[in-house]
Amino acid sequence: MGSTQARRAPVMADVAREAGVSHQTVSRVLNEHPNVRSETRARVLEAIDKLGYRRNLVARALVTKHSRTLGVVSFDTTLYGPASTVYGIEQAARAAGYFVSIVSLKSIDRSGVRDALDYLADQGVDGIVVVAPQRSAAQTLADLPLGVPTVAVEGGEAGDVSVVCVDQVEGGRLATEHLLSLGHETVWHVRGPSDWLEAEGRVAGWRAALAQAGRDAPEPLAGDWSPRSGYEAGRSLASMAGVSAVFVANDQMALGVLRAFSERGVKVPDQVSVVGFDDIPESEFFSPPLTTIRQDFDAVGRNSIEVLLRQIEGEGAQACERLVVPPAFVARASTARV
Amino acid sequence: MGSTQARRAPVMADVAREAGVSHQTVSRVLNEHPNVRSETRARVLEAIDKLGYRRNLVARALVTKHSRTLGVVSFDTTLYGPASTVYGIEQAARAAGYFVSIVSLKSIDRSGVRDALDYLADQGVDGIVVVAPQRSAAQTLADLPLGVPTVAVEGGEAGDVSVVCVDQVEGGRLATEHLLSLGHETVWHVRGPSDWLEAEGRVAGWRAALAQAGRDAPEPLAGDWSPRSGYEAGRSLASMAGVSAVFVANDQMALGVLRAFSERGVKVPDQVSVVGFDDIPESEFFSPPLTTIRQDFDAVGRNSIEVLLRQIEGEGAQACERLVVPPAFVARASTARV
DNA sequence: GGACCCGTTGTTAACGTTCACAGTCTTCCC
DNA sequence: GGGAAGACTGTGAACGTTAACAACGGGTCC
Repeated sequence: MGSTQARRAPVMADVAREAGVSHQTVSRVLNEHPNVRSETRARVLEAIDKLGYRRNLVARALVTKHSRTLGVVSFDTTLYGPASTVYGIEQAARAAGYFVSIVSLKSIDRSGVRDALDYLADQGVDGIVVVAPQRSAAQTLADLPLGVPTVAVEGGEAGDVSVVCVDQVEGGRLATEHLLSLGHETVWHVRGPSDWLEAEGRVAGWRAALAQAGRDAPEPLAGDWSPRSGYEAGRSLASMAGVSAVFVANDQMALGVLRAFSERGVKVPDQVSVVGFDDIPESEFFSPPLTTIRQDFDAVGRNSIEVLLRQIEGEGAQACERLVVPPAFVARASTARV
Repeated sequence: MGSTQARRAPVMADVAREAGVSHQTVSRVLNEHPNVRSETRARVLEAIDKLGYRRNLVARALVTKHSRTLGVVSFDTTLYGPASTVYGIEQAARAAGYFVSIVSLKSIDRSGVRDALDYLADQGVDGIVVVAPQRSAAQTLADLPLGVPTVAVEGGEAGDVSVVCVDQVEGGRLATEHLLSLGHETVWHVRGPSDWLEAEGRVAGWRAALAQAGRDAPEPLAGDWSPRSGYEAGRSLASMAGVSAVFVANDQMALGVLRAFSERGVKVPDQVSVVGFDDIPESEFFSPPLTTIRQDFDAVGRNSIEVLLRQIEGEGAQACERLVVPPAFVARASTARV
């Protein structure tokens, strides 16, 4: 032993020795402390370079109690919405110098969210973003004694926690008003699963717009966001009389609806107008190209990190914020005047 | 100050005092060391429970030199393929008791990948999965003096690093052979960007199948995976004579192709047969439902974690593995006999 | 009955950083 | 020239865990 042992990675003390200073001075250089003579700084930097030194962030985290890591809890990141949101979060976090540790849940039940949060807290994250579009997740979040700053994305009206979300109600309203403005007597709705806050919001917006126009709201058809459920809803709608306008709660289901209509020979938009929600990249190339409501997932991700960092860096008692991102109407070819 | 200070989180020493043992015994209980009297263990567990103690993983990582965190580098996790792969990776990693820290790149250039790897290495990850479908990324990986176990997903024939991938060539072959078997004279191809290994593989499979059948390969049309690029390729194809079968390198572009054909009044599959690649959830509900090649992203994710963990836990010089996941043919309604 | 082993527990020293404090050496002012 | 302020640097002690080793007690084997 001795001569041929693998050289272990250099530590601060090695740099200090090389540069002829104390380890503390090295630390100061690394942390950009102002009171270091520039000649000393240069010598230290040179030593760092020569030795290929890299600071050990784990040791640093131990003493500072800050890991510069943020946790993200999300549900099925395979879906376009969550995937885009997480993407935006990750970009913003990294730009701010934070790592992102992610937990992707298969199903969101109470204990699943709870476990994920514990798991992340154990890891020592400085803050957590929960993409919690479901009521149950939002509730779990509400009664959380968790000692870590947290923000919820699409988290409903949770009282104790900051929330960033898209104005779903407004989106539902925009879609419905557009259809009414084209002269449709009423608007049918294919909704998302009842546990989802986003689904509820869109339903609410749809109802509000109909009420405002003095129209009756037909019974909404239930879907689960999947193209298949949209397809089934579409088959039902195709067999019903008097359906001339449909607001579908997401673009994937809208695709299913279009497919069902196409099979039954129902022409869109000649016989029925269809509006979707999300504006996924595919929507523009559906047959026909889908009129829809765009959600700015990127902005949601960015904003949630901003809010979270304010909470982390501002420390102490912070009023919990609520930030709402507006949706945008995107006109394409799946809607027409009666 | 003084009396009302926030009680700091309990540490091992607190538990030890409470249970009347040494902190080392607490550590042994936590690490399931066999030589602890069961009565002692019970007392310790009780103390842990009473105090609500949680082990500080940062301190643990400092001394063990293992963070139980894996890094994932990916490109645009907004796309279905990468998103699904990352999802599979995350599930498998968490099941194995590892955290997942993710870096999602906007563009994959050499320095971007390099930076991401450095960034993760700094954080002290135990291993890294690089979802590197692009040639440039794969190359960066090849000449990497990185001291951390690494596996590449879709990483080409990189010599020095383990690779897990779907057999793209076989996929291209399956698609093409299917079309030939329906009696088509030849098969056109809308390919992915030339820097992508997946695109190359599919082209190669397509060429191989045509060659084997003794047919000439027409010039492939270039796309960039987006529906729009497929749409443009579709318009070109629609204006050409003698096109009866098209293999499109992914489902999103296939959607664009279908849209273009539909606009030009070209009937699918009556006049032209179309095969896609990926089997995204939407494909089944395209008009017409898309015949395609399914990639098992989940298996890719799981396998990459398995390979990585073998490398981490097996320690030392390990032959670098190469694991190929077979694609599957999915018959739907976008192809027909001539 | 002594040597030895093994199960169980405790003691002390790392791990690599930052923090708190104590120097030392200028500089500048009266 | 004395003193104080401020710039710069070093020393020692945390942070909370695991690793290494020592110590103790009781059994087994000759």
